[in-house]
Amino acid sequence: MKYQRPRGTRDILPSEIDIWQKIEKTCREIFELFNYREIRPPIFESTDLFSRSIGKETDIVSKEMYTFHDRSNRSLTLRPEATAPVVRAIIEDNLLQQNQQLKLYYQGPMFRYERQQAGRYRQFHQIGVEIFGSNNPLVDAEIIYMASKIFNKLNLNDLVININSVGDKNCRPNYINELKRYFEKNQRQVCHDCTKRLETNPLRILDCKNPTCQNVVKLAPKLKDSLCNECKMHFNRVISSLSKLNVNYQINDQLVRGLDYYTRTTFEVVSNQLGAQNAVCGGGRYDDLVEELGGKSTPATGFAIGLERVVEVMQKMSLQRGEDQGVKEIDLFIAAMGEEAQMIGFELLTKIREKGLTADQDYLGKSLKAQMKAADHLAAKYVYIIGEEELVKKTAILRNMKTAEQKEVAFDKLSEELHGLAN
RNA sequence: GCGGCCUUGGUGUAGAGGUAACACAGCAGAUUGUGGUUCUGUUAUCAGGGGUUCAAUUCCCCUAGGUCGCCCCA
Repeated sequence: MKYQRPRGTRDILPSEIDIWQKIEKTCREIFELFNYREIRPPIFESTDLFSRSIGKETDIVSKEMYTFHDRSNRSLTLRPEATAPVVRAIIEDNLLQQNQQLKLYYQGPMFRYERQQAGRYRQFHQIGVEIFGSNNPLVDAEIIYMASKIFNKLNLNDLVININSVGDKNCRPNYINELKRYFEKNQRQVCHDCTKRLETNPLRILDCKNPTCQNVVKLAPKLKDSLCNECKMHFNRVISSLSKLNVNYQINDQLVRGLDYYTRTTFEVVSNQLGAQNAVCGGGRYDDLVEELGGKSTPATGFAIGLERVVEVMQKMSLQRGEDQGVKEIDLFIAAMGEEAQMIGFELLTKIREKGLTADQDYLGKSLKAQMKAADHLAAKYVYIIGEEELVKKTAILRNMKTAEQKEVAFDKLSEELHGLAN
């Protein structure tokens, strides 16, 4: 094969597009209910934007970015996530007025240069929200509630919401120091990766999957014990609000996310239907990012849903329920024999479509038998058969494909007749 | 960036060191103007390159791709 899709990319095929559109539609509907408006930043941005916001030492920035130079030698990067572009946009386009809250959502492809595996692609799609301007814990609760609402509406009920607080710029540095001291004492017992993490991102040691590291982590100082009072209060308000809304969640004090900009609340929705890459949604609060990128100090929070993974869970669920992916049925198929008949069919089709009925015909010049077969595969409700005799009479045969009844219907009566039958 | 497994027609699968089997789909016909059943015919040189061999698609190596993990993340 001469051309292949680039590694880590996928073609989303017509056979699976229904499920994609259903998810997208559900998300949009719910976002609009909560008064979020869509924003569409570009697919690539200046490289600095990502390295400043996500963090130079993170995996995303240090080894996963699609970075290139354009013809004027600007360093650009295909967005690995959309929060930084959205923040850039609200600053640049002045969307944030004083003392206002701003609610946005976005949707589209993201790019990370990673080795592909189940649920992980180099081009993948996210749909997400960001809300700016408020540090109220109710905001955190609102977006988490909104995420759970989306998954409920999609009938995905075996998901678990993990939630944690990673502190803020006041209390987190103290904790990190404490953690560093602890792990330096126990360095020999942690894995190679964790020794490196001690320098780059000590928090990540907390959710290392290596069992020996886990043993060391068990006795490590707890993040929640070193949160400052404000952070503690904030977190408690978030979870009590969620409880009030009957959202099921699990506090996971080892949940640390890989992007540097998170403060206080972080959360992740995971599915047990997936392989190692089991997070279908992740997000949290990022109160310092807007200022860091040059805007006024503005608290913010948001999440992103990974569409490929949601699609995968939904496909698995519908298989388990024994649903078939279903052919889309059409109202009418015109089987025409000969060029002249085909032309008549062509004209009739436009009238029928104007009535809002789905209709099609064969352009390959197949035999009648083959056209009937095609109609059958398209699950056509009716077939209108136009041959040479019919051309003279200006009347052709309308066949009901379910009952096999057929009757003569004049060309100029066809759309009325069908319209009547459809209702 | 690291590791395991895999790569045969449109799809899903067999197979053996000596030049490929089955199912489904597709197309054509049996039924020269009618579908969903049945029957018949037809559709590949086994990812690409190199090596071993009288001979490889089957053995070895490399490359590409797939897949599942590690890391990390949606």
